[in-house]
Amino acid sequence: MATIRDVAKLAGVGIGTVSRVISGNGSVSNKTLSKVNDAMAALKFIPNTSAQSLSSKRYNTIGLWGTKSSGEMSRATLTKIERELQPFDVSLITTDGERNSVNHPNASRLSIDKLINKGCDGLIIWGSDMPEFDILQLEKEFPNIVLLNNNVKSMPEKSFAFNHYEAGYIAGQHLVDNGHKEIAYISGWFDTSDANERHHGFIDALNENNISIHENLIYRGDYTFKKGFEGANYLFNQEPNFTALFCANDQSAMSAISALSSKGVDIPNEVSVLGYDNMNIASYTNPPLSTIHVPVQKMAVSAVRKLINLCYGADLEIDYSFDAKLIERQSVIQLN
Amino acid sequence: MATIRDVAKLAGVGIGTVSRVISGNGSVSNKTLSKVNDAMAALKFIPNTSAQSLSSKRYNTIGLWGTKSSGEMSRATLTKIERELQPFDVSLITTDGERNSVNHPNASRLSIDKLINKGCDGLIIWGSDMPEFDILQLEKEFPNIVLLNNNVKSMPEKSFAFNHYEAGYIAGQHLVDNGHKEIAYISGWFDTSDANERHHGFIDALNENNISIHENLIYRGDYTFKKGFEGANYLFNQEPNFTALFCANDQSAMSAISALSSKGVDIPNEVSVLGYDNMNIASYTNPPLSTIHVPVQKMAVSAVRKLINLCYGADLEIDYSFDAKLIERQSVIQLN
DNA sequence: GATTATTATGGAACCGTTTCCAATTATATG
DNA sequence: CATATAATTGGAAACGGTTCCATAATAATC
Repeated sequence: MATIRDVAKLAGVGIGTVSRVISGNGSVSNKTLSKVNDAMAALKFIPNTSAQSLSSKRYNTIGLWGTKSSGEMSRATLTKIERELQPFDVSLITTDGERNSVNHPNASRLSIDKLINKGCDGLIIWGSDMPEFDILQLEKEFPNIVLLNNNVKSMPEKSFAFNHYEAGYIAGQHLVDNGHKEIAYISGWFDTSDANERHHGFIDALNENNISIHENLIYRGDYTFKKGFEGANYLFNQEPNFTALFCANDQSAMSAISALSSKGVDIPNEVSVLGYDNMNIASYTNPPLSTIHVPVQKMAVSAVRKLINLCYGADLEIDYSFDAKLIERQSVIQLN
Repeated sequence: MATIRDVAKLAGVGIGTVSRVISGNGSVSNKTLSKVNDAMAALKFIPNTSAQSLSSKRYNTIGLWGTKSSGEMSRATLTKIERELQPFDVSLITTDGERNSVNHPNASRLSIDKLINKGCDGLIIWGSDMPEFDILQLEKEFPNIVLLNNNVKSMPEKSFAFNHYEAGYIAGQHLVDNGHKEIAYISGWFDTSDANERHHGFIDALNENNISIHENLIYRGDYTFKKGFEGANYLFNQEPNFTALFCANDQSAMSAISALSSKGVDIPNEVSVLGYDNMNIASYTNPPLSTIHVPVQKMAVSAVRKLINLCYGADLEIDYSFDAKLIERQSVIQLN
C-alpha cells in the first residue's frame, strides 16, 4: 500500500501538501492539487485510517452501547442509523454492553471505556441499563454521548425518549373506550424502565375507569413470538371469557392471535387484540392489528443526528417530540 | 488518557516491558509483572487501538461487505456473527457495498478497498454481487476473505453456500407429492443467483412431474410482507382455483396467508401454502407454516470461523455441508 | 568460581498520518 | 518599484503503540 510519502515523492511535493489535499483544509494551488491527485490515482493511494486517527484523534466511528436486556435494536433501525452516518463517512461499531452487577459494580462503565478506546468519537447509549449516576459521570469525562430510549432530566438535549407511560395509558383507555371490562394482558420483561412505564400507564388507565385486572389474566411474556403464543394459550385455559387482550409488543400480539384463532376464537369478534410498537408485521396479521405506534426509528435518527452535531460540529436539525399514537386497524372492536 | 510511557514511568520500568505485559508475549518476571499491572490499574490505562493497529498491522476488526440487493442480513444472524467474534475480541464493521455498473465498472472493488483500509484483518463477502473475476483478483491481493451465500468453485475452502436449486426442487416436489396440480407462486427478485436457483429448482420439479405453472399464477414479489399480501390478492383475483401457493420466503407467505384468510379462503383446506427460510415467525402463523429450512445462521457462523482461522491463525472447526430440509407443519395438506 | 545458557529489560526506530511553524512565492497596495 | 499582505509550501515533531537489538541479571553447568 502506498503511503503519503510515496505520493509526495511522485508528485514532487512535500508530505504536508499531500495531507492538505487529502483533508481538503489548508490552501493548495490548482497546479499542485492536480499533480497530487494524479499521483494518488496512479498509486491507488488510500489513507491509512489508524494513522489518521492516531494523529488527528478523530476516528470517524461512533459506538452503539446497549445490553441484551434493552432488547435488540431491529435491523431496520440499525440500517437507518448507518444511513444517517454514511454521508459523513463515519461507521458504526456495536457492542454487547455489560450491566453492573454485585460482582462487577463497574461493568457497564468498563465496557463503555473499552468501546471508547476502540476508537469512537461519540456514543449512543441505548436503553436504561446504565445507572443515571454513571451516565452523569461519563458525560462529564466524555461529553459526546446521546441517550436513546432513556430520559435523564438534567440532560434534555441528549435524551431521546418516548413516553411509554402515556402510550400504555392510551392503550388501556382505548380498550376501555370500546367497552371492554374483562381484559387480559401479555406483558414483557419488567427489568427496563420502558416496560415498567408502559405497564403502569396501562394499569392506571384501567384503574381510573374502575376496572381492575385479575392476577390470572396477566401473563408475563418476553416479547417473543413464542411467549405470545404460550401466553395466549395460558390465558385461554385460565379464564376464557376475557373480551380484550393487550400485548406488550406486536410480535407477541401476532402469535397470540394465531394461538387464539387456532382454538376457534374469533378475533376480533370474540376477543379484541391490541399490540404495541406498530412494526411492519402489524399490517399483515389477520385481522390487521390495532396497535400503538412507537417511533423508534425517528428517535434513533434524531439521536444520531444530535451525536453528529456534537462530534463533528455539524448543525443538523433535530426532533425532540415523539408522541404516542394509536393506530386503529381491525383487531379491536367496540363491545356491543 | 494514560499512555504506555506514563505506565512505564509510574512502574519504574521501560516501555518495552509494559508492551510485553499488555500483549502477553515476551518474558516478564513476576515482580515486574505485578508492578506494571498495579500501575496500569492506578492509571486506568487502556491501550489505544489506533496506535496498536498502526504499529502491529493487526486491527481486530473484520468487515462485512454486502449490497442492498443481497438482501439485508437479519439482526439475528448479525448477532450470531458478533457473538462468534467476541471471544477473540474482534469487532465487526458493516457496509453498504456498491455493485459494479456501467458508469462505475470498478465500484465493488473500490468499496471493498475502502473497507479494507478502514482497518480490517479479513472480509466476509456476502451474496453474489461481486463478479467472480473480481473475487479471484481480490483474493490474490488480500487472501483473508470468505464468501457467504456464494460459491466460487476454485475456492471451496472459502465458499459457504446453500444449494438453493435443490431447496427449490424439494419445495416443488413436496407440493406435487401432495397431489397439487394448480400451483401459484409468489417469487422474490430475480437479480441474485439464489433467487434464480430457487426458481429453477422449483420450476424443474414441477416440469419433471408434467406440471406447468401458468404465467398468471406467478407473481413477482420482493420478499416483503407487503408484496406477499398484494401478491396473494392478485393471484386470488386472477385465478382463484389454485390449490397450492409457494412463496419465496416466510414473510411473504405469512402475509399471503393473512390476505387469503381474510378473503374467506380456508388455509390449508382450500389452499396449501409453503414458505421458504424457516424463520421464527413460521411456527406462529395460523396455521403454522410448512417451509424449507435454510440454515443461514449455521452458514454465517462457519464462514466467520473460517475467517478467524485465516486471520488469527486459530483452528476452529468448520462445517461445509448445509442441506435443504423440508419442515412440515400444517399449512400444506394432501389433496384428497 | 568461572563459564555458558537463559531469562529479563530498556529504549531507539518505526508504523503513516496531522499539525504547526518557518520559509518561500504570489498578489495587492501606494 | 518597494513594501505590505496573503497564499503556498516543506518538513520536523508528535500521536501511542510494537518490535528488535544490545545489554544486564539470573540460573545452570562443570
